[in-house]
Amino acid sequence: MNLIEVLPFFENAEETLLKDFQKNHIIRYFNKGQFLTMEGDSCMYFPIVKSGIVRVYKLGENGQEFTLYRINSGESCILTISCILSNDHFPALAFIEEKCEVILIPSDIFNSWIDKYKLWNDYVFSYMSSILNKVISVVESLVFTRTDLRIADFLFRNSLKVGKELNITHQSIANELGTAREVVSRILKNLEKEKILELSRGKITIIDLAKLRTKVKLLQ
Amino acid sequence: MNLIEVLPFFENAEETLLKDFQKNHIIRYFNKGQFLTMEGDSCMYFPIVKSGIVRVYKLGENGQEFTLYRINSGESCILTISCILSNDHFPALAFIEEKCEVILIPSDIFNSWIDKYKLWNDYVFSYMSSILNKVISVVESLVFTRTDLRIADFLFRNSLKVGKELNITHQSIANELGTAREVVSRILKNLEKEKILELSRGKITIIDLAKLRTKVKLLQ
DNA sequence: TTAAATTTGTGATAAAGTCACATACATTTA
DNA sequence: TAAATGTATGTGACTTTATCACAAATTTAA
Repeated sequence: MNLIEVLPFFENAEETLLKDFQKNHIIRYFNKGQFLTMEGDSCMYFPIVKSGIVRVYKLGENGQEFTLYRINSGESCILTISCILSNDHFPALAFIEEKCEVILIPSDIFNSWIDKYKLWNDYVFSYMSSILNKVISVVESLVFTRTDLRIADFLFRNSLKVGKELNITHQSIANELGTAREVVSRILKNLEKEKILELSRGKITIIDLAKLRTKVKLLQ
Repeated sequence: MNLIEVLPFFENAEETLLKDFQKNHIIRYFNKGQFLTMEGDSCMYFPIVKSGIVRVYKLGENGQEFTLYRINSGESCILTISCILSNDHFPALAFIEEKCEVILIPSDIFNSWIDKYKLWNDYVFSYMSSILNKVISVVESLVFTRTDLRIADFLFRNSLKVGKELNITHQSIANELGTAREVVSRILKNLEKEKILELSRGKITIIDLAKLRTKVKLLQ
C-alpha cells in the first residue's frame, strides 16, 4: 500500500517507524451508513482514514444534530486521541458518509509511538490543533452568524466541491448546521424567491452563484 | 518558588527538565483588565498561569462575546500551543479576570521540551484534549439547550463556587453564554417572579437553590 | 397500483435576538 | 450638596429562529 500518498508526512519517517507501522496496523472497511465510533465508546484503536469520508457529530436529546468536523483521507479522528490519552469515552458519533478504508492502530501502540517518534508526535499535535480551530470556528459561526448566511455559506462551499447541483435534503443541511429542518426549508424558499436557487426534491440547483457569494461575503 | 504546588506533574520530573525550567522561564505579572493575548497575536511565549484567572473568549463584530474557557492556576493556554505549533495567529482574546502571575516559556524552548521530555509532552497533550472537550461541550450547550436553562446552570455553578450572592451583571452573563443582555435580563426577571432569585444592581441573590437545581437537572 | 416511507410546505405559537429608549442607581465633578 | 456622567437594568416593538402539528408531494417498495 502506498502509505506516503495517504500520509505525506511519512515520507520523512525513519525506518523503524515504517517497520513498526507495517507490523502493527490493521485495515478495516466500512460501508456508508455504518458508525466508526458511537457516543460512549471506549477507544481501542486509533483510526486514520485511508479513503472515504467520516462525519463526526453530536446528537441532542430530541434528535437534533450538528457536525463538529469531517475526517477525509489522510486525516484521523482527534477525539479518539483525546479518548485514548484521557482514557475517556468518545463524546460524539462518527458516521461513515462515504465508504471507508480505515487504518487502525491499537491504542497502546499509538501511545508508544507518541513517545518514540517525533514525526508521529508532530502529526498528532498538528491535527489536534487544527481540529480545535475548526470546532472554535463552528462555535463562532453558531453564535455570531445569522442562519440564512450560514446556509448560504454552506451552499457556496459545497458548490465549490461538487458543482451547482447539490444532491442534499433540507434535513441534512439542518443537521449540518445544528438548526431545524423547517428553518432551512423557509430560508431556502426565500433564496428561491430571490432567484438564487431552484429547489426540487433532494436537490438544490444554484442558478445565481454571484448573488449567493454576496451573501457569503458578509461572513468574511 | 514552589513549582510542584502549581504544577503537580512536575513532582515526577527528571532533574534536567527542572534545571531547564529554572533556567528558561520568565515570570510576568498582569493586572485585572489587561490582556494576556489579543486576537491576531503571534505567540512568542507559552504561558502557564501560576495564580489568577484568565478568560479566553471570542469577540463578534457587533461586540457580542462568548467564553471559550478559563485558565486557572496551574493551567495553560492551549490555543497558544496550537498557535506555536502551527505558527498561526491567536484566534481569540485572553483577558485577565483576576490579577495573574504568569510563567512564560519562550516558544522555541517550549517546542524543544515537547521533544525532549515525555512528562512535558503528556502535560501538553492532556490539556489540549481537555480543552477540546470543554469547547465541544460549549457547542453542545449552545445548540441543544434553551437559554433559560443555560442561565440557571451558570448561576448554579457559580453559587457552588462563591455562595448565594453573586456579584455579577446581566451583561457579563450574556457575554459568558454568547447571548444578549436583554435576554438575560428577562429570564432573570422570570426567575425572580418564580421566587428563585432576588435581583439588585450588580448582584443576584439566590433564595431557592433547590428550585434552581431542578432547572439545572434538566441538563444532565 | 396501492401502500409506505421520505421529503417538503406551511400556519400557529413560543423562544431568542435586535433596536430604541426609559429609568434607576452609583460615582465623580462642580 | 446638586448636577453631571457613567453604568446597569427595564421594557415595548419587531425580527429571526425554534417548535409543534399536520398537509401535500414525491419516491420506493410491496
